[in-house]
Amino acid sequence: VRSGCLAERIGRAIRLTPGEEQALQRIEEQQRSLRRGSVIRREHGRSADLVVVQEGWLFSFVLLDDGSRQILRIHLPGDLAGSMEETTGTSALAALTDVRISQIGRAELGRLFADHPRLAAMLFTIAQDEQAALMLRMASLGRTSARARVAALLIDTLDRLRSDGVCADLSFLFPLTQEEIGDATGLTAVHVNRMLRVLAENGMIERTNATLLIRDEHRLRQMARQASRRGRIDLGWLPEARG
Amino acid sequence: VRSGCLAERIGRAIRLTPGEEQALQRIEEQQRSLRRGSVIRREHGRSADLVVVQEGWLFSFVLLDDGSRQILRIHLPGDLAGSMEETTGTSALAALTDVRISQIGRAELGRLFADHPRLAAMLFTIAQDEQAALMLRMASLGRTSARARVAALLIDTLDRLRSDGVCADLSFLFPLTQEEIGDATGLTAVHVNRMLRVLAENGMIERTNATLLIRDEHRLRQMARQASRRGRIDLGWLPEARG
DNA sequence: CGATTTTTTGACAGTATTCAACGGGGGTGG
DNA sequence: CCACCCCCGTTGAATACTGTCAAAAAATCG
Repeated sequence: VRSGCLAERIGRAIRLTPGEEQALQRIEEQQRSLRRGSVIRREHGRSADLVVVQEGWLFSFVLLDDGSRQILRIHLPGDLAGSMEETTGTSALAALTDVRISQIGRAELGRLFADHPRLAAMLFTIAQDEQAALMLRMASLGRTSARARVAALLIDTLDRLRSDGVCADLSFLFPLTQEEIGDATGLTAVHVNRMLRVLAENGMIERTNATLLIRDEHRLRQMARQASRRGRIDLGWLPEARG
Repeated sequence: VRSGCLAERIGRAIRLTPGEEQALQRIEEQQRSLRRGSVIRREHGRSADLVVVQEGWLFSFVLLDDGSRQILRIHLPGDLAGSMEETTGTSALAALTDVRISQIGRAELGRLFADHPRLAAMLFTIAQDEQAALMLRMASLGRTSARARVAALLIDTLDRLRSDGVCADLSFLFPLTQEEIGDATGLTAVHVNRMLRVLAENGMIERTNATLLIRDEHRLRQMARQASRRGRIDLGWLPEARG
């Protein structure tokens, strides 16, 4: 039996006990497929707490009363998406591409906290990592120019694809429409188009359809003005494994 | 012995067992005082994981390479600040007023996850709630006008002060300088000044020194264009208390 | 009281949005 | 297989919004 993306990701960080491995397997075994554009709504409080992306890209977003949308985060395979949407009812998830996900129900989550404290602590850590990413994106939105925000989105995506070993070279499929890029960066689609053109004209990127080629990573990164995120995540505090 | 703000807050949500109460008390008993303007840095990975605000206001922020600052979140008494700063090394904390805090070290946190799964789940939930707030602020930064962002900051602060019962009426002390408001909303101090004037001229607020009076809460809230945050937090999934 | 920070205001520059129009590509139904 | 349509991308011009620079008044601190 193949292990799920979450088990794989946690397994990369710590050495799982057989009991832990089994618990994760049980959680991830039920998977669901969704087509691009599908929205995973919270149905008035009766749905899953956590979503694990197995394959494809998701994004979480908030709708404002005037209908405008803010994309909060793009979720790649192995990510814990919707880590809080369902407990607090703030945002929703939608599929950027065709996706395969597994959902962790509330009851299962409670059992995990009771039976496997170390896994619970790992989930806590992963959620914290997501939050850190959110914070960096917030700084990008609040304090950088349109060019920088678009560049930051591309660089961030590159880095995350890389860390999964999915993307060997500097060319990858980027399935966001310019409208979606705008919703992620807080810009209009029109202005996103202009900024992409600027990046292309300066030789930093090259675009053909949905494929993106990073031509000058260093300058693109410089333009992104990202606050640095030094160091590995500290896992020294995790409790002993049980079971 | 008086209980700390965190114990009080958790105790408001669930009925604590004596063991849990004692564990929280042990965590919060060591308190530290800081003067306005002090910065709590992570010292290359050797500091506390979590900070509980006991008294006064804090804020967490990110610095960009050009020196500009984005304030991510204002923390009021009872809040769990720095929930991830220290595990991921992204942001730092600073004191908006003179403050009293307690710090939860990594070892203590690990012990808590091992011994008190229900408290661990509560911390997880509180952190998720913080993240939800972050998401709403992100939508505010990305998708609303300068006026709306300033209004949203004020309304959010009002709501949070209220939920703690600190602020009976619509007038309260607001210790942020306009520069700090700007760093929180992604604006320049000059423009913050203009927006505050607009709000005051429209009869929504009144300012005298550091005291803020909300004159027309309804219209101010409307101007803030906040994405709604329906419903209470779901706690039905928490595991059994142990100890 | 003097020094420093914060607030306030005006004029101007720069950035992003809005509005409008057009071209291209992919999918659908005939 | 083709025509059509709709969505997406592209571009230009005008407008609105926010930032920058500079200077002075007010408040705060010691």
